[in-house]
Amino acid sequence: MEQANRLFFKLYQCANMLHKTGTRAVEAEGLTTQQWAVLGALSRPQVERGMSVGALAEYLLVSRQNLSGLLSRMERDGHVKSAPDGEDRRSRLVTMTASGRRLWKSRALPKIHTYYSRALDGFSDADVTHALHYLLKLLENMKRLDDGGAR
Amino acid sequence: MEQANRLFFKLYQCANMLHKTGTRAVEAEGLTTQQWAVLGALSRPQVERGMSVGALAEYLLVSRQNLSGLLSRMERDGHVKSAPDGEDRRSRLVTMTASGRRLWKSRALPKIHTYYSRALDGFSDADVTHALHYLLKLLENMKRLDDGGAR
DNA sequence: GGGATTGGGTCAATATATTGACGTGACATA
DNA sequence: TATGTCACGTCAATATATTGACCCAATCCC
Repeated sequence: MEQANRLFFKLYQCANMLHKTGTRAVEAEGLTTQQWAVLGALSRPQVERGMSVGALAEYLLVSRQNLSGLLSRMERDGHVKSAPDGEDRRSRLVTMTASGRRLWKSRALPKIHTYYSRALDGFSDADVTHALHYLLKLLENMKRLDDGGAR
Repeated sequence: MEQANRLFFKLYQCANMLHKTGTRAVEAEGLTTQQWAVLGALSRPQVERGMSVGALAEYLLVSRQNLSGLLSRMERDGHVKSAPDGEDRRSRLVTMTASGRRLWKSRALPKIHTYYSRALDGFSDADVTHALHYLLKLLENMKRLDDGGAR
């Protein structure tokens, strides 16, 4: 139980440091870790036409209201735009703008890769895979807790 | 590199879910995960006389200004109090109140332990230790990044 | 067609989090 | 003693995050 306590405390500290150091890594681009997560989601090859707000919120595991504010700041900064979906006119599809895509690929991604290699200094490929596995498992459990509480 | 990206994305998701599900676990006590971290820090046996604001901020890895707000909300709710340190009168020592200690031990801790066991469902003791090890290592790297950026 | 659901915008309250800046009193040292 | 440093409180701006509530339009389903 003491180990469990330490684990969650370290997770709490890691979360804060991720936002602090991660945001610092891309602050010259005017981005934050959250915005970087959004751009990362939208830049995936399987996302051709864009993502609806609901799908994006579900993917990032954040609330719709939170994402709404995030997206409006990113729209204000010209990184993303949203347009009504032709197929389901309730939906608005969020996509990266040309300048957002340029910023992401040419300026943000290189810095993010540098950040990854520094933050994972001393991690072997196997270490990364194992750590990822534990986080995935933990996340599954917490998702289940979340669903259970909502019932 | 793709694995690294997934790792940090899962860390980001885990952080959000930790606050969401963790706060829900103790919301009946009027606590949040952050306040639970503060109470956890103050309840350690080696903290006899209390902790100064600076030491607490350093321990939790949060900014002084953030902690200040957190502490004033907790003081408002009667969970902690702060008094000038006799030895260094610049310092104010933060301690748990009697009611805060009661709340922590009799109501919060049991719920937190239930939360731990649910969130770690399927984790062996060795899994917890390994996961903790990775988070510790990651945290060290991010701390170094943080110091480096401040120079 | 009509009722229920879905997707989303919005307002509000609240709590976390950062950085930067300024002031004040206490302490340490040259 | 004078200077500098330290611990803290505070104000401000900004960005994230939650929940709950309400509304509207589009879609789905019976």
